[in-house]
Amino acid sequence: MKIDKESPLPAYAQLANMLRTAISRGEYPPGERLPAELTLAKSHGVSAMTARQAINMLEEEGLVDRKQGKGTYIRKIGVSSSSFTLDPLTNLFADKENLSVRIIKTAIKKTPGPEKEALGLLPNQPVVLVERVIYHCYQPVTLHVAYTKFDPKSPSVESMLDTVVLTELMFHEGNANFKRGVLHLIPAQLEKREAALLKLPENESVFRLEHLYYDFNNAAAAYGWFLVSHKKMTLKSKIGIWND
Amino acid sequence: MKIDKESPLPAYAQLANMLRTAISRGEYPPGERLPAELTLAKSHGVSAMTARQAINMLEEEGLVDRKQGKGTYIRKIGVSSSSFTLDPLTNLFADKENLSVRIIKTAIKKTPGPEKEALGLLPNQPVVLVERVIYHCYQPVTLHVAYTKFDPKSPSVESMLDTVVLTELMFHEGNANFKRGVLHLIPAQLEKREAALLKLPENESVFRLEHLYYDFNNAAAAYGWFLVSHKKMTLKSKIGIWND
DNA sequence: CAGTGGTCTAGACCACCCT
DNA sequence: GGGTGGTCTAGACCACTGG
Repeated sequence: MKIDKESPLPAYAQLANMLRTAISRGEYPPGERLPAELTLAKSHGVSAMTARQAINMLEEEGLVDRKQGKGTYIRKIGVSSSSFTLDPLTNLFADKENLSVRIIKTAIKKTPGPEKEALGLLPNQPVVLVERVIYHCYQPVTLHVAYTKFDPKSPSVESMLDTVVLTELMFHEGNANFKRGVLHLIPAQLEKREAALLKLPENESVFRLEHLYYDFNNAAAAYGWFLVSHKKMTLKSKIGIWND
Repeated sequence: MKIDKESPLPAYAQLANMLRTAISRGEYPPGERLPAELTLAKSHGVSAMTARQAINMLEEEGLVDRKQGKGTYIRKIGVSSSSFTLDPLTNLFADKENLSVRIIKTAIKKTPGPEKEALGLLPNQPVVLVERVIYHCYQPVTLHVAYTKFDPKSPSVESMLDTVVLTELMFHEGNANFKRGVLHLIPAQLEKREAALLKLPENESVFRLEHLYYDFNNAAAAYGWFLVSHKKMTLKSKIGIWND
C-alpha cells in the first residue's frame, strides 16, 4: 500500500485511510501507540506536515488521542466521545419545497411567565408570542413556540414574527441576525393540545429543543422551543471505525 | 491589536481570537466575507499556513464557512450546526472515587426479544442479560440494561459481565475491546419499576441512550441502553460567539 | 484572467515526557 | 538526552470561482 501522488485524493487523506484500515484490522489495537509522525512521514515518503494532517483527520474522527511528548494513541471506545447533531431537523428545514407553516396563535403576552426571565424582562413587560406547526410533505413535524421582546421600534408585530423568529432561526435568511445562542435538549411528553396539533398520541415521548438567542447587543432576543417526535428527528451517533 | 510572538499563546490562536472579536463586534457581519488568508497573513505578519490554522479554528467552532475559489464567509446561526455531547455522563463515569454499582439482575435469557435481532441471533439463542444501577455519591444516576451473546468459550458469565459490558463500555479499561458502535438517543418515560430503582417519579421523562457495539470481527457484541434523567445529563449546545 | 482556498515541501525551533 | 507532538516559515503548485 503506497501513496499515489497522482491520485485526486490528497496524500494526507490516503495516509489517513491507510492508518484507519490498519487500526480497523487490529494492527494497532486500542490503547497502543501509533508510529511517530516523523516515522510515518519518512516511511510513506511524505513531509512531516502531511503526516500530521493525516493524523489530524483521525483525531477529529475521535479515533486517536495525541499526547505531547509521548505519542499518539488509539482510543478505546465507550459511551463517550460521541456527539449528536441536529442534522435531521436541519435537512428537513432545508427542503423548502415541501415545507409549510401554519400559525396556531399569536399574542402579546403581558402576564408573568418563565419566558420573561429567559429574556431578561420584568414579569409585567410585554412579549410577543407565536405558536406554529411546521409541516413537511403535509405531515406535521414540529410545534414551535417562540417569544420575543415586544419592541415598539419594530415596524409591526407581523414582520417581527416572520423576520426574526421564523426566518432567522430556521432558514438563515433575512437581515437581522443573532450573535449567539444556546440550545437545550430535553425529553418531554406531549400534552393533549400539543398531541392533537402534531397528530400524535397523548403522552407520546418527544424531544423538546429549547433555544435562547442573543442579538449583537448581547441581549436575549428570542426564547422558545420546538417539540419534535423522535421518529422525525433520529439522534444517532457512530463511534469507532465504520469506513471499511 | 498585534500578534505577540513572545506570548505563550500560539500566533494562530491569537489571530483567531482577534478575528473572533472582530466578528463579535459586527465588523464582519454574518454572510460577509473574511479577508483572504494571504491578506490576513501579510497584515498580521505571519505566514500563510499560520493564518490558515487560525481560520481552521473558527471553522471548527462553526463560525465560518470556507468556499474554495470564493472566500471564507461568516456563518449565520440558527437551529443547526449544533451538536450535543455526552460529556456530562462521561465526566460522571470518570469520577470513579464516588461511583458505585448495584447489580439488579443477571440472567441467561433464551426467549425471543428485540435484543436477539440487534445482536444478530436467532430468537431462541441464549443471551446474557445484566441490569444494574450506577450511583454517584450514593445517588442513583442511571439504570443500565445490557445484553451480550452467551459465548461458551468465555470463562464465566460473571467475568463477561464485568469485563465486557461494564468495564469496557463505561470505563475504558480491560483487554477486550470494541471496534465500533452506534448510539441512539431517544426520549422515554420511566415505568414503575424503573422509577423506583432510580428514585424518580413514575412517568418521569428521561433519556434512553441505546448502544450497539461491534467487536473486531464486526459481530454485534453488546446491546442495551441507559436510562438517565435529563437533570443528571444536561444536553446543552452553545452556538455562535461566546468568548468575549 | 486574477483571486481564492487546498495541498505540499523541507526545513526549523520549542515544549513536554521519560529514562 | 533523545523521542515525541506543537508551532512556524517561505516558498510552491493546484483546483475552483468569477468576471
